[in-house]
Amino acid sequence: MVFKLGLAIASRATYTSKSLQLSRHCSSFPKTDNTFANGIQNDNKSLDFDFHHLFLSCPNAHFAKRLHGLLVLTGEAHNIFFSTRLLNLYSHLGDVSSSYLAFGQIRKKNVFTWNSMISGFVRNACFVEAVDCYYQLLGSSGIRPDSFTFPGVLKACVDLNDGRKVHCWVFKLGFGLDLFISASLIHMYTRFGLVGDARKVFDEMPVRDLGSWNAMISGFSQNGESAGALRVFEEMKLVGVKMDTVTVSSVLPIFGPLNDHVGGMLIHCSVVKHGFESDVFVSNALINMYAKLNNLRAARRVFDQMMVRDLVSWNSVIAAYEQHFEPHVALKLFLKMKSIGFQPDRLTIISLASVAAQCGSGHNGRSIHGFTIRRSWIAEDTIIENALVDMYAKLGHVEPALKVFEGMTRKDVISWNTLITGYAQNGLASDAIEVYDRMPGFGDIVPDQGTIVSILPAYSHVGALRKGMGTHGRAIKLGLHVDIFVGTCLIDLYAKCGELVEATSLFQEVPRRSSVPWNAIISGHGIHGHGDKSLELFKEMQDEEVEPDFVTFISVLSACSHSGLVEHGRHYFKLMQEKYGIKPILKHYGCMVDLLGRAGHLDAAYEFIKEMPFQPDSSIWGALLAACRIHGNVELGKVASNQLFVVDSENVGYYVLLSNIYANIGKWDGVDEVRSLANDRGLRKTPGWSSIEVNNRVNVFYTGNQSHPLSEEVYKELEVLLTKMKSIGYVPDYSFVLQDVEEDEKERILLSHSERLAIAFGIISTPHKAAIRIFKNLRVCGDCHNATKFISKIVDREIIVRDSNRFHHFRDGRCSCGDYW
DNA sequence: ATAGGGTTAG
Repeated sequence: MVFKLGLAIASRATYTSKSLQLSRHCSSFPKTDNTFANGIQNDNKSLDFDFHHLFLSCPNAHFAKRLHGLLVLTGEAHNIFFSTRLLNLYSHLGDVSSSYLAFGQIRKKNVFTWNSMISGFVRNACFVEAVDCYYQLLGSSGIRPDSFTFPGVLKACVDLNDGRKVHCWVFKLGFGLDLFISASLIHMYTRFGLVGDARKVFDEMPVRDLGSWNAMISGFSQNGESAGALRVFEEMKLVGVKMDTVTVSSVLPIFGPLNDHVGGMLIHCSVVKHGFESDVFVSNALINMYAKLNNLRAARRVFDQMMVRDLVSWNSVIAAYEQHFEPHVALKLFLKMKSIGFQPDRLTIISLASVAAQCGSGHNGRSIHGFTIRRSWIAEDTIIENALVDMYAKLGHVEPALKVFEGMTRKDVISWNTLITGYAQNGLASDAIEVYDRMPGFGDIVPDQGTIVSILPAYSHVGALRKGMGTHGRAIKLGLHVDIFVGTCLIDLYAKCGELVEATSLFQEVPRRSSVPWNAIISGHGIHGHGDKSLELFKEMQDEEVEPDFVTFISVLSACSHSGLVEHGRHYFKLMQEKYGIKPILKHYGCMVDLLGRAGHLDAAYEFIKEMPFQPDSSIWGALLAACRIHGNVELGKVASNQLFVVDSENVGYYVLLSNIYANIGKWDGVDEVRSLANDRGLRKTPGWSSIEVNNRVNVFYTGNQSHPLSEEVYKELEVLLTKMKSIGYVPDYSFVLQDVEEDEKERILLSHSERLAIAFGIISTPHKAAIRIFKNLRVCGDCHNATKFISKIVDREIIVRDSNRFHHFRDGRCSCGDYW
């Protein structure tokens, strides 16, 4: 029975890829091995072979070699008919070199031979060789290419010049009207992005068959011209050409980019109507379409209903889950895929790299890297290497990311963007800036939207307003400033550098139908302590019917917490769930704990943590601990730190906070205890630093550091200021000094806090009355905050301090935060 | 004996 099936496939004749595909899917293939072997065995005695039959049932390259031997043995090797079939057989079985060897042995080649060789090369993706073969054919006397030659050659053209030359020959030999060739020409031109030339070929066709329509549709869709593809598709339906599975799999990819749910589903309906679901290409395209339309369930349903799945099906469904941040489902599917015998390919690996990053699994990440090395995909596949750089960066492993990047032979814009983003997202803004400055900016590597949105947050992070403005100019030159993401990053930059007015005016210019720019401007006002303005903007957003997302509520809630708007915060936390159906994530809870804690509702904050639906992490307990520091609650502070020393025992910040609480009430044994705890764990305090941009140069000051060229003058200035400050009522608050030392010493310690060094430097190195902008990596110290108020009055300057939390705008002896932060 | 147009990505 099975045997008959094998023969039936074979007897429908010819080694078209379709029949081979079918026979590969036929799990009973080994039986036909026997057919072949028996055929040889039986006929060997009489030396009378049915070569026809043997060709048709030859199962693999090994038997092809035996067949080859038999041909030689029986003197049939020079039969052009058989030898051409032999080279064809080899190429179908994936053995191009044997195919080419057989080709070389044929002394008198005819067009069939040449055509077979060319298409054999193409089938095995040896495009350069195929084109070469075509040129040899042109050069051999007495033989002309025929209509069968061109489709293969056109597919092989990796160079546009070759493509155009072949097109000329097509004209010269009078094949301009051949349908197969026309479709191939259309395909060739669209491969080089020349949709116009393709369209010209298409328009000049007096008759069009389905193949040329399909070529035109896919030509548009693959060049990102979804609307164009849709137009051709509609046109085709209008003239009454019936679509087939190829049409369907060519149009399906456009509905994702067009965000056209209805259109996509309509096609899905006709797929069902025509029974196209059984086509693997069609189902795969459906999975991808639904994934891009964010309809993960529909994508999964298509996948589950498939009878036959191929590697693309698995890759598609894995990528779908990966892109919807369900790495564990993706991983499970991958294991399943492997267990039924599918080997991962490059696309699987690209998804898996992201899956590993999302799981935070460094172990998986390294195995993926190892796998690509074993397959020698590394150093030759830019996309995979970019994926690896991205993976390592997201895992927080910056050094391996850099190593992969440096080892790349072909870096493109995305490689650079990925590395810049990688540094920026790991808090290494200055490294990000360094990489950006190193970026060539010519050739193929021209900064694009991705570059701008990766570097701007780095500038925002260190408050490098001047450099950021330079990039703003570059974005305008590149015409990228109209882009909504670039615009949003610029809003964020100006807001984070204290230029709220500039940020607001940019916001007015940016298209605001999406929540993205709104989120930026809301949080911008929030960090400046203008909570009321943030809420006003949120109302405006609702009035304009812009759908808020989870980021919007992080902005809103943190704005509430910066301004002490407790009741508003509670209200919006509820609203977000009840009206907008947004499930709060850890960050929202963090904002709420911060909000309640800072406002002094410490017990409420603690209750809130206890009622959280998931495990609180260090950010939650950290918020509670910080609140305990402000309100001097030792008991709860200890509870919070005990949790913190478990979940994030490596972070010194929390040890410092707790010892701060003890120092505040003069409990020096507590301070000592915490310090020795930190010492035992080998932890050292994160050095605090502050920076100030003067004359387009960033000056960095570390606490107590005297290495700055002007540090002597800086300390002199601070001494002068201190006397003046004291005369108008400044009293140092020694509770911010963690060392149990004499008061003189404490005063000196406070004086050498990095923010004060930076401010004093600003005073002596910028023009009279110019505003001073300081950036501090940690939170500003309470005594420095108080001192800065006095300084702003004495020197009559605006002093803007941005710390890791928010802005402090000092003017005339007051701070914009109203001492609430 | 030889031929076209199809799905997935950083």
